[in-house]
Amino acid sequence: MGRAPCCDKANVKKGPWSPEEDAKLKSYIEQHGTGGNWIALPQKIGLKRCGKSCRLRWLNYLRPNIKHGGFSEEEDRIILSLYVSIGSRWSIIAAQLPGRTDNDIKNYWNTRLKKKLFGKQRKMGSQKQDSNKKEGNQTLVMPPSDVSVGTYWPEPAIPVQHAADQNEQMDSIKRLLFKYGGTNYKTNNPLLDHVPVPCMQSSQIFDASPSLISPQIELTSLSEGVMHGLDSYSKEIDESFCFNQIKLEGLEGLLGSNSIGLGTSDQYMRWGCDAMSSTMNPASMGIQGFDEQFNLSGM
DNA sequence: AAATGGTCCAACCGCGCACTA
DNA sequence: GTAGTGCGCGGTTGGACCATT
Repeated sequence: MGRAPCCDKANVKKGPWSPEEDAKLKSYIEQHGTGGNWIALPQKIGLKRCGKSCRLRWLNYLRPNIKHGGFSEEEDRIILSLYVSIGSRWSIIAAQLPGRTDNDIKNYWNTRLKKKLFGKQRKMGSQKQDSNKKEGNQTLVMPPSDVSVGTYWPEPAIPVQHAADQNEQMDSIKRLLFKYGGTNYKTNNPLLDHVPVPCMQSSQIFDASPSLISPQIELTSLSEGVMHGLDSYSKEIDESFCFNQIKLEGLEGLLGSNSIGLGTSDQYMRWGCDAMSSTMNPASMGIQGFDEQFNLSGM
């Protein structure tokens, strides 16, 4: 026995929305609201669409003040900072960008931002190399001629962290996840089980506090360290930034010697948290260094 | 001009969570 | 306590469009 379908698949229209359908949906919601029930909405309006499809259409395109395309550098930075910190939590990232939808940001990241940022840093010998050279104003860092395929360059930059900075950064991560992660933020970030964050209901989390991302956030060589130190760098950046044990392997070079402990779970957790604090905190990423590292200003 | 390959994005799908009876 | 239901999310896909050969 499987899950009951949300609608009668045989009697719903799929594919692109027509202007008439858009008009119907928009007009109805503007007058009556969603009524708290998306599943019932299409029947009320007389649309042969799945309720989920209606919801998606409204949220992504018909809702007032939606922006499409034309991402600014500031928006790029926010997306990057949050992605580094929390991963592919697009809805959370979208919440920091007024007028942007999670779908929009997700598409932007997958199709453009990721390539722009990491195309230039792929290891030598990859097929992407040629196409990366076409990426206009990106600066390619060429390795020494004797670097073998599979070797990364330049040498990993090891961020120097002071204890106070680490505490500050850890607090920042906690605040971020606490505010946006909800009760299930740990699902995607097993390392964070170790982080003592109080449990709250979602309704409490989305308070009226200002944007998480300050234009004045400070930068270190965090992103550089993460980028160059990753063992699995030939894979997509998603894997590089994910927070599970396997994917974190290879980051050792980024951390102080006393932070590395992959032998036991305790050590591992400590290692993971240190890794988080020293390399994955948006608050530790400054605009200037970030720009230099990723050549964002020329994007 | 046609064929081919790559890019982009709107939309769909399936799953997990929250809520409710 | 639990089964049913709707919502929201992230991942994936299909196809239109564009660039290159």
